[in-house]
Amino acid sequence: MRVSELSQATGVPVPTIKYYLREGLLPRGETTTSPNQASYSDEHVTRLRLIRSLLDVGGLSVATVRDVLAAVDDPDTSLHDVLGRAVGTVTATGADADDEHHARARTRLAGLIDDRGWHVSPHAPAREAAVAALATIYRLGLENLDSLADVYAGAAEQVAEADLGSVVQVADRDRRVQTALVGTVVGDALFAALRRMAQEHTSAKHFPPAQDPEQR
Amino acid sequence: MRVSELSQATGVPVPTIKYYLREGLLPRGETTTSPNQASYSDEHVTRLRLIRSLLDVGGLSVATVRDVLAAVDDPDTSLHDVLGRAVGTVTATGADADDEHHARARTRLAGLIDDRGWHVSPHAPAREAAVAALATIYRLGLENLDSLADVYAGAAEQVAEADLGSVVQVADRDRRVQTALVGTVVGDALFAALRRMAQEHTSAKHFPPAQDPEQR
DNA sequence: GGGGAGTAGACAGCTCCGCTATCCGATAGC
DNA sequence: GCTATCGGATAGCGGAGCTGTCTACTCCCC
Repeated sequence: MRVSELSQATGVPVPTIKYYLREGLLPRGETTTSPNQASYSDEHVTRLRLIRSLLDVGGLSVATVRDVLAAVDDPDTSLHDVLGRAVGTVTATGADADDEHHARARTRLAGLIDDRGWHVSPHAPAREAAVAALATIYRLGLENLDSLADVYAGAAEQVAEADLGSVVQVADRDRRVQTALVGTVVGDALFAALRRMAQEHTSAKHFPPAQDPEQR
Repeated sequence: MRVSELSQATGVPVPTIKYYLREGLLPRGETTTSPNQASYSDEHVTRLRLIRSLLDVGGLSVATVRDVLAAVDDPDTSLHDVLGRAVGTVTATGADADDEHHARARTRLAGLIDDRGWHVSPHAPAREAAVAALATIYRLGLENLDSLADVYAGAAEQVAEADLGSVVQVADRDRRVQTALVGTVVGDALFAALRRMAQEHTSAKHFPPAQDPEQR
């Protein structure tokens, strides 16, 4: 399969494919016969689709996708590390992370993790992300959102159990990692959308719309 | 309060504040005495902090923040519409949304909503977002992730109930809208982080780490 | 075996986004 | 008056994510 066929099979323009090759998201095709005649396999098609999913639906950056996929390709990398890199995008604020609100958020999260009996690495990037979110709530003075964290944690636990259940079904290592990756990244988007719909439903249930005014 | 004090109170550089004024994220200060001597109030401080939260933690674009805040300021806009605009960021793919996978995803989502008894507007942007996420799963052939949607929907329902509970506590209209907005946008980030931690915990529970090899 | 289409690879350029820097005339406070 | 600062406008900058162009080569069809 040549690059134009790869393009046609995935809908990704040829120059973009070349760009991904350059950036190391997509491995080079096998250049068997001559140095300017590479051939691509079905794995390239799969990989390219995965890349577009992570970029478009998952909202990851090209650099993050590169790192995540490098981790996927390395058989020594644990599944947990792969996901850690995937979440690294949103995090990495780093700056001014040392005011009173952060301190409070850190304490709150530690208590929450303790209550739940969770075992979470102290260096997990998700910790910083959660602290940043909580600190934002405190900084804006929205105290009554604080209690939501407990509900979220319970729901997150259910979701995570289901996630793991789906992942362990998969025997093949590469496919399992891919399942976990997509489940996590695309799952975020799916859950957020479902949450929005559930909010609309719940809101309508408690405040019955008179006759759906269709105002805007 | 002049612009330099506003800057000092929020940590946002003066040129950036001017940029937000230009873009209409932040209302102009009152220009009482002379045309080049505006004064800013505490509301500007609050607003500016909100803007930074939506940009940094929520990951919204400047244009989206502008639209969302315009909706917040318009007393005729329903809370539901404000949130609809907030989610509009991730959505808006629009292109090539008509293959077999999308059709299947649409059917699946309709069934899920029906099973749950949800009442969701047919034009809700969250619908398209959810369809896009499901279609991605199908396109990648990760069939065993399909069943997760039901678990997610259940968890989303719990989260949404709690969200609404927090929002209805707030009496003041403006503050209530702001609570809902931040709760939704920052809540997405918080939930995602908690989910990641719960995944780590669940994974460790089912596959006890030998002695925490600390490999990478 | 000649010719046109296609290819790998390199490199420059383009558009958009989120700021940032500079300038201007006016004003505030001393 | 004098200087620092202000509001407002305009231009520029740096990174991200492609896109376009060029060159040397090779494939396939005639």
